[in-house]
Amino acid sequence: MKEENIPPSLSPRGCPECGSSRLMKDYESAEIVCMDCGYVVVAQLTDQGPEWRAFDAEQREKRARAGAPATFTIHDKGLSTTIDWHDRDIHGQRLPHGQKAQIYRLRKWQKRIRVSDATERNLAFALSEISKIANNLNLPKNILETASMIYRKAVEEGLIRGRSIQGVTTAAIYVACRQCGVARTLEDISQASPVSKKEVARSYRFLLKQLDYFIKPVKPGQYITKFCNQLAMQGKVEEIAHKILFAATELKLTSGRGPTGIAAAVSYIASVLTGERKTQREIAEIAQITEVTIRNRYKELVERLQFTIYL
DNA sequence: AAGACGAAAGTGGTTGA
DNA sequence: TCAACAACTTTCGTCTT
Repeated sequence: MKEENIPPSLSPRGCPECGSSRLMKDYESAEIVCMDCGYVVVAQLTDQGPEWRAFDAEQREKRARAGAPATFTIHDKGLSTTIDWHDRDIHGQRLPHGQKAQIYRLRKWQKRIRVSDATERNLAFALSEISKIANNLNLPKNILETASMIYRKAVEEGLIRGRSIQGVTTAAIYVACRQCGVARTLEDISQASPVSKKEVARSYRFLLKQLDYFIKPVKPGQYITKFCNQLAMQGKVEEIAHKILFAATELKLTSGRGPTGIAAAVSYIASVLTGERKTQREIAEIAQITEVTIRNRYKELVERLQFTIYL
């Protein structure tokens, strides 16, 4: 018998008989009992814990039977059975000859069944495609999951027919990046896939429209972090860049301008202010814009802001 | 000599009739 | 479907460090 705090759903206001709040959960008899008058508050209690006991972390690990979490990146969500290729039984002994052949046939059919019809094949191909691109770009796992989910949704709505799988997969990754606030340009993403930027943009707009997604425009701040990292600049530079951006936003100098251009100009100014000077060309190259654009933004900012305050 | 600056013409995509 | 449009790019000559 052990005493535990009772969830409120089970014991509304203590004991209905004597009003005492001292209740006890008794898993042996599956009841909640009042400790003062002995009234049985709840009978037929369900034990929500595991039926086994573990005395340390290792045992808990060993006895838990839940598997890997379901994932959207495998076409059957990772829930199907895989027969391994070791040809050994549960004790690690080699299988006798006859059974080996049987297991071989089972394995073959298991593989065939896993990807059964055309939709499944499409999905399996697309999801492996998404993984490839996400790996190319070193994207975090949540982007991969999100993109896979978006693609699934597109398949469910029948949006794939008549357009290329690769176009839609690449677009799905772009949508995922935008949703999760990961700063990647269309350019970045189309370079890591066999699809042209134009095609990705088209599929992207299509997905947004059909799936009713609303995505906020990218903020320049997201790119500042990226640029400063790629330029190997100190945290101080990034900090100042963000401050300048904040001031520029207040003065409405950022609206209607490309976010990469703003971020690049702000990073440039910050690099000059801190003495960790980078050339316009260096930054332009990383930001995938021209020096001229940096100069134009830079000029607008210098005209309206006073920079001495940031140092 | 490299980098910064700026003028002028060109480009690709969006918007609204 | 087409022209107008804004943002950005390309190109190139000049100035600055």
